[in-house]
Amino acid sequence: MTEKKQTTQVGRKRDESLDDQIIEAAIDILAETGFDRMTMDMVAATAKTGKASIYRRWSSKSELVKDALISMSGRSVELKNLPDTGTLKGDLLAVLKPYSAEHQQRKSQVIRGLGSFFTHDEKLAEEARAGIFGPLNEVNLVLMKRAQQRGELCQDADIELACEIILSVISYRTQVLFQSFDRAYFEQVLDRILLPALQAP
Amino acid sequence: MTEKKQTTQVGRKRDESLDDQIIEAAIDILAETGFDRMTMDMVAATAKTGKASIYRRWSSKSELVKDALISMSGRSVELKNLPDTGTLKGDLLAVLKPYSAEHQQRKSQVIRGLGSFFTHDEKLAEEARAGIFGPLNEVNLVLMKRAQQRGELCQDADIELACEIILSVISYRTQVLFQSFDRAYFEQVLDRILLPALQAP
DNA sequence: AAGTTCCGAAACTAAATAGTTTCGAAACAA
DNA sequence: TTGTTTCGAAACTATTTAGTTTCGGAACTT
Repeated sequence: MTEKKQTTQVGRKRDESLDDQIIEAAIDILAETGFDRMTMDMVAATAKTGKASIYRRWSSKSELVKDALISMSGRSVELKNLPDTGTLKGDLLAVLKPYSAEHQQRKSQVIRGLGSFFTHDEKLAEEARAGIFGPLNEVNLVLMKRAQQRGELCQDADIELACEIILSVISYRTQVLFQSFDRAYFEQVLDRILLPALQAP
Repeated sequence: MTEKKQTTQVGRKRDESLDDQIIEAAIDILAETGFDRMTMDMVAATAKTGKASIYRRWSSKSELVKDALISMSGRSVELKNLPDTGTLKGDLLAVLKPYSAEHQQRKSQVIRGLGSFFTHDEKLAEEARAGIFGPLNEVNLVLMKRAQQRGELCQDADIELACEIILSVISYRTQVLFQSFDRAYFEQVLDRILLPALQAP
């Protein structure tokens, strides 16, 4: 990673597009079968390659999954071009909106099937967690701060905690209750709990 | 289960206390190593018995773990003798209080290490989930309804959702962030988010 | 005493799969 | 052309462990 190939390498060049094919395959398998039942043979078959080519790129199943999760999550949130609907609720909902229902569904499926991944390697798990929830949390924080500045929220509202609660309910719905985190539920959380709390005197 | 031994059985009697020893051992192993790394040999060794005696009682590792989880969780909450401190916050905190810090810590450890258990068998997972969170949710609901009736909360407060959020933050803190769900954090959630929301006009 | 069931220890079976190695073919540089 | 690296496929190694079976002995009923 740190050292670029300074001496032009001899031999056949590595097919960079294969990286994406493997990542894509890994996400598909994760969504369909979950982490525990995902085998490297499945990934290789889906990516139409061999296991050797996977292990040439990633040192272990966990490393591959970590990168797959980060790749998947990075696509979901744009830190540029934040929505600006005029209301915090509108902004928060708009963050989820532009991504297709299938995409959201697939992402939920993947997170739900993560199973033991989080307990395999604490360091990897932390990186993955940051990759999955980090960008979304970042965006939510920015949106809330903006709302606070324009007076929509109380000045001393605990917006960090509110953001953590959003991640909590997403995680609980998808990983524990095995229910989808859909717009209706998010609206309920906002209308009945978070917004009243953040606007309270 | 449904049929009691009507004809007095001949032969050596099954040692009922061994059931508890095995459950206890399973909880210990779960707390120390998590579900994935827990082996039946470990459980047998810790319970000072043999695997045969375990499989005579439970048909699989998952069934044993399910019962262990339910047993562990059932001990934490008393549906009788609910606290009555006069305030909802006091009541909610009091539910967690009487159990020793080590007990709470151990319980958090177990839940944190559950890993792939939830994805092994959907039906078992649902039973376990209900066993773990059900009693606590029940108690929280009762406490909130009581508070609502005495006018401490708004009449149309969404207390079911509030209870679900409590479970969400417990789950997220312990399973995803790997942080303890301690009194200070719970107080923050109550003071800054839940209570203001439930008391809002 | 006889027959039955449980006990715990140990050996065993069976299956799954992460990770490695091998191989012939293809791509590329010099 | 020569040497190097990647490619995909397949065989292979090594490990782990859930679940079964066996066995000598103890506890219990009749």
